[in-house]
Amino acid sequence: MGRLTKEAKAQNRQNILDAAGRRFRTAGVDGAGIDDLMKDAGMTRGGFYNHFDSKEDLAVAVFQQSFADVLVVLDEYLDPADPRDLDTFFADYLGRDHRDSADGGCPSAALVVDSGRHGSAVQQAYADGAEGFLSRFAAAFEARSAGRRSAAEIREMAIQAFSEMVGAMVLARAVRTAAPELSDELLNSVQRNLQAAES
Amino acid sequence: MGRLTKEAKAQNRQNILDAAGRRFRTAGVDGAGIDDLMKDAGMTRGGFYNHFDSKEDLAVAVFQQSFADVLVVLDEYLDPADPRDLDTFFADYLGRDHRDSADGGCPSAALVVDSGRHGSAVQQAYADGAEGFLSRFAAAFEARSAGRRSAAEIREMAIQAFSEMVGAMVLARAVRTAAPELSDELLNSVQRNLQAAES
DNA sequence: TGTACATCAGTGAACGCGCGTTCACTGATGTAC
DNA sequence: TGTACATCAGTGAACGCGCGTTCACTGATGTAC
Repeated sequence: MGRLTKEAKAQNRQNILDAAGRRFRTAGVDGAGIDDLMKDAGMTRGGFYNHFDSKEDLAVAVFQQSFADVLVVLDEYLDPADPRDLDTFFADYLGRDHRDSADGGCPSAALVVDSGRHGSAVQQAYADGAEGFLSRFAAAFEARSAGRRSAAEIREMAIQAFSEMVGAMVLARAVRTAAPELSDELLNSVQRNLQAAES
Repeated sequence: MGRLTKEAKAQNRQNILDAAGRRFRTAGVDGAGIDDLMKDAGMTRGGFYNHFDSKEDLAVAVFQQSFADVLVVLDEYLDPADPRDLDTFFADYLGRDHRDSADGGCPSAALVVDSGRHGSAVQQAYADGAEGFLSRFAAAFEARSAGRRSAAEIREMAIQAFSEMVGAMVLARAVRTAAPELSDELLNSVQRNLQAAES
């Protein structure tokens, strides 16, 4: 112990953010305790307040970072130089791996209800992240439509795809252990529909 | 006080269920305290355990009752004798009133994340309720398709509509105060898509 | 039908527990000279 | 470059608080005769 270098402090802050991201997704913001996530980050509880003013402050940072991370991944799928595209993205997003690894997945689905139940800064971070998804989906649909659709149509397609994708994921997780066949069916049906809707 | 009649006890149990239904939807199962909901029901905390073994036991009862109630409402929309139908249902479901009255709305959207974060009995109640929605949607789509579609296609349509409807509602609630225009846009776009998809 | 007693629903204080947050302390890092 | 001191990140005990749950008590209801 004793005073740490700036680099060590920054690393600790990142460790807290990562641990919180995992626990918030699995147990919800309210269901994850600061004690537990500080242990995950390799520290004890007291140090938390050297990095964040409050748990709410942490939640805002986690929402921002989670969306920033996932949008980088989405950009990789849509990068013209590396032709993995929306079809592949939907297949991976609506895959069982993503459903079952709730602690590392997309914040759009894992944190959607926590957003509405928390303060305005948290909600703003969620809304910004959602717009990030929508603008990327719209760009991808636009590229495929080759000018055949209006901007309004493209925007609606993006909203519909995003809603269906997030809905299928939260539903698939909600029934995963009690009705595993239904859970798989939700993912498969919606994946088929999204891939068909693009053309 | 003193011992109550069987009718009075049954009424108290119902009052607890109703209060819990409202608070669970707004704050989540974990976020709603037994003290508060017993006050809502007009009693003090001690009486709770004359009606339920535990909070988890209450959660199961609330999930079951909430889905039973909403499926009755859905059946009214689809009743051939009273020709309100799926179009009207989607319009009401995806309306601002439903989004803003989170404490009385559909459990499919309000409780979807709580389902995955709780025990298997809660999840089973959610899964049963979800199947109730899907079978009614399928019947309505089947009636409209006039035999032009296979049972598998009908089932997929029901799953896609349900996913999109639930996704739009949780998203609209997640961004309601931070991005009200986006919230409205989500509801409107998805409503248009669901009504178009029926034909 | 009337009486005596057992049953049990609601009360409210109390339980242990974990939560978010605070704080005096330690000691290595950063800084001034 | 070396020394003296101020800074501050992490520690772990402690805070007040609200949680889910328990329990002794009260007294009206239900029941046996």
